[in-house]
Amino acid sequence: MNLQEKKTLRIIMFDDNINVRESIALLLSTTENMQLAASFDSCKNLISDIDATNPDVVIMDIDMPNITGIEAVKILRAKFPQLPVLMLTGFEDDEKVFDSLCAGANGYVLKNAGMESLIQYIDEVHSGGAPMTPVIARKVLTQFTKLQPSRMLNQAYNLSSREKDVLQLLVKGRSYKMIASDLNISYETVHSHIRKIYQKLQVNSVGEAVSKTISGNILKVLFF
Amino acid sequence: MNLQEKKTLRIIMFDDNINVRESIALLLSTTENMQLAASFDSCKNLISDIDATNPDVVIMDIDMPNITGIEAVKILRAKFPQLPVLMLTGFEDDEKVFDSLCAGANGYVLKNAGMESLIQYIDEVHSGGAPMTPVIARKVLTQFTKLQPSRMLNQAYNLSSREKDVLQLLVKGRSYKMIASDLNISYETVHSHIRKIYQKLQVNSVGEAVSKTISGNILKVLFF
DNA sequence: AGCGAATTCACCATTATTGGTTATTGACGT
DNA sequence: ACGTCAATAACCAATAATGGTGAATTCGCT
Repeated sequence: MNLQEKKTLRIIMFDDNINVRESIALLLSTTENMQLAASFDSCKNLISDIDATNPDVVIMDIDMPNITGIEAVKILRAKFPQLPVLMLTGFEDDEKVFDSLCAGANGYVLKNAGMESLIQYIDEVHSGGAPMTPVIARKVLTQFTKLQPSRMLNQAYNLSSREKDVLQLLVKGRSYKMIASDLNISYETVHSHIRKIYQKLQVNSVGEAVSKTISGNILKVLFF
Repeated sequence: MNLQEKKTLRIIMFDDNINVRESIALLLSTTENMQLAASFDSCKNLISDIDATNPDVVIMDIDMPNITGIEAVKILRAKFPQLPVLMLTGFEDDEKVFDSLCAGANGYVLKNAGMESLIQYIDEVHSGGAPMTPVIARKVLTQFTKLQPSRMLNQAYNLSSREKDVLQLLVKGRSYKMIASDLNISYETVHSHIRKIYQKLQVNSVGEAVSKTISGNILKVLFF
């Protein structure tokens, strides 16, 4: 590790557990370049707390009374899109972790993972990373891959290759006319293909077709 | 060998490295309920090899000459949608692992993770799980969360809460009429909202709107 | 040789979507 | 109190999408 002249990171924490707050406070007080700007036992005044302290990183307990950490992340994402949030979770709950990922949290750390590594996670999340303990990563990904079955829907629908071409363009938001010109076929041929596609997918509008296709194609969609 | 409580799992392996093939062969020969039905150093005859051996699980090296493991998974997915594929990767390459996830592989194991655990992974993948070593999980997830920035597009578009309601239904494939009845507002109000949405998103059709929304909302879409 | 499926194209009628304009109401902030 | 804006709603006109039917061509499979 190199000696660095970095700006001191201002950190703010929300956790209803006094012990957690104290142990992290202690940890941060002995850490260079980091400073616990404030800590709170609830997210009641979330926005004003953030406004008042202007932190660089937020540490957020995932499970709190009244406003949960997940709700809090959603609120933060709306107001402060750039502010990194590190989720702290005391138990291994797949769904909650997945939910907070979806809410827009940046990192996920198990409380029992050892507080030493927390410093590193804070650094990572501040520099734009998505740190998480391996156990958490595994859990999120398990949730993620559970969706795999639906991924194969469009094979199951037995679309012909031309029908796939058309559907792909439809999903990209092209009109019949545009598809016709993209594929160098007539408008009526596009119409014909789409009729067939709708029949196979059991839908009857662009919106439904796109929606159904995407749920079977999430992963590919990630690449556009 | 056939009269056991559990059926013996027939396993087929593709790996260009002779040492890997031999060590896995050895491992499986000493494992009850598992049997290496065949192993090959390339995927040249992938389909016919599978047809000939009728395996329960495929172990596939991610990096092979000619046809890569990723290509092979795609081919398998088209022909044998239900056949579990466990990817074996000798190095930590984020993109390749992510690609094979997208291609439809079911599990991901680092070669150096220790061959003992391979047995467990084979079992898991065969019973419908998505096993992966923590390091792999972390890497996939890192790739995954890199996409986060685009997730916030629709905040950037500054949609009102009602507009978001409408857009969400549009994305689900609902028609103007359905949206009107879902939200208990008139058809013309829906029309009004959609006009505004299109203006804000800079699009002019359902397809485009859905497409643009999804690239900014991939994670939420996971829930339909 | 013939069947079926994919791909191509066309015509017709109905319904949906889109864009323009206008207007009322209530909420929020200065 | 005034202006802004979200949410609601309506009317009109043009364009797009949908569904039904039919049909020619090509290609693979039997």
